[in-house]
Amino acid sequence: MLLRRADVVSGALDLLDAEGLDGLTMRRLGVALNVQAGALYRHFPNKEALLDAMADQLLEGVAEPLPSGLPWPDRLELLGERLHTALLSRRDGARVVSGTFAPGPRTMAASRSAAQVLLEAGFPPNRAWEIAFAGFYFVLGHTIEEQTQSRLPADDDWTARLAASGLEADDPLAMGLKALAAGDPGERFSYGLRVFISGVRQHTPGNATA
Amino acid sequence: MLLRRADVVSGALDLLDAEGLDGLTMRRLGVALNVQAGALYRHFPNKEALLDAMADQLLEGVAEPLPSGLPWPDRLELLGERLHTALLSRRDGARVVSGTFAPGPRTMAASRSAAQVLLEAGFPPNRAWEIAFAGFYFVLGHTIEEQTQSRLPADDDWTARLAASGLEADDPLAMGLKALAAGDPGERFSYGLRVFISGVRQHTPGNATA
DNA sequence: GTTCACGGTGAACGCTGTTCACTTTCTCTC
DNA sequence: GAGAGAAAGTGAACAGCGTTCACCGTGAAC
Repeated sequence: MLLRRADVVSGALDLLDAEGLDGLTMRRLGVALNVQAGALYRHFPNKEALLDAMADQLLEGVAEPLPSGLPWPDRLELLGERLHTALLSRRDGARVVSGTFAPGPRTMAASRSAAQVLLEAGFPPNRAWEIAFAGFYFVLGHTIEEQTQSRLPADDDWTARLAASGLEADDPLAMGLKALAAGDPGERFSYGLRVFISGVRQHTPGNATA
Repeated sequence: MLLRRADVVSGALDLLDAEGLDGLTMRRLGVALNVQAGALYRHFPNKEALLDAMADQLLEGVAEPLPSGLPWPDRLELLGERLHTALLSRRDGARVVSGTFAPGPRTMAASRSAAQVLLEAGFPPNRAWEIAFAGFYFVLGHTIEEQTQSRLPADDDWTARLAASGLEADDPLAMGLKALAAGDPGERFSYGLRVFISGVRQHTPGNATA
């Protein structure tokens, strides 16, 4: 039963879900696929290339056509939510995509979708790309954090760390941090995304308020 | 001449500058400090703890008191620029900070400064933290990209990749991407930061436009 | 039915982070 | 100043990593 490139990627994604990024080694992937580790190098020149392919696979669907008739800020928001969902679909998905060296076709397509929306909104092409990337960074950073937190010790030592930095437990900031940790990460993400998009709308060329 | 904790951190940061994050190994650090690799474990329980300490050292000065009399959006912008500068001060600095597992005192102080500014701007404490973190993600993501690009092959294959995704070379988007790559990364960063802060200002509680 | 490229084997290489019993060096106290 | 005890360093080892290589099967195509 010979393997193909796509089988390796799909097996690697399953192993990622099971073991996490740190547990994803070529030898373990070999075991999962009933193959020696060296055989994987018939399909990918190195591990990095495999991770790039995994990242690209992860972003499948993000660049699907957007519903027409939606105002551009809403289309941007939809793209952000799609990306967020895609990254969350596999354990450590955000870290995998974040480590990508050479962006694959799906990654390019996703970025391009966002840039296209911004272009239609009136931004000059370079600004369109720039804002698209900035949004990408935000989503990636937020999701990495989200996926990291879930593997932290249950009792958050944030408060301890805050105390060490000279913050009383009844300080509004300390309580805010506690409330933040207790809240729904998905809601936090959406809020942050909307804040960012507000800023983008504010900077639309021709907007006098900017 | 025995080493202290701070000597190890400082030596590690110098080695980071010289070799980059991938070249920073315990053995090489040992050579740089005229010491066996095992000796480093008298100062840090593992490499991760050392990297955490390096990250924290990197953020020295970011949380310095802000000039009084500055409107809060400007104070936020100043914090973002300070963070950006601090991350750029060492090779792969952003990657080091990004990989931090346990935030150190300086990291906490920096986040807290931003949250404090937002609290004074009228945001509830949990939103203040959330926006502070979101801004942190943006700066981190942007700077990682910035520091990665500088080690890419000189001839950008972005255009090739775009072509592969079915984009003509004379497409406005393709030209925008080229313009973006040719532009000043520092200026791009500042623009992105201002876009984000516009969004924050827009979401100030009591702002009717939000 | 032979060919030959593609996929897989199994062992090895050099490197990594980390550990451990032991020795050296510093520093503090009497 | 002398001795005790903590702090720092040694050097070899361990297990695991990504990767390579000469060799061997298999499978589909002419």
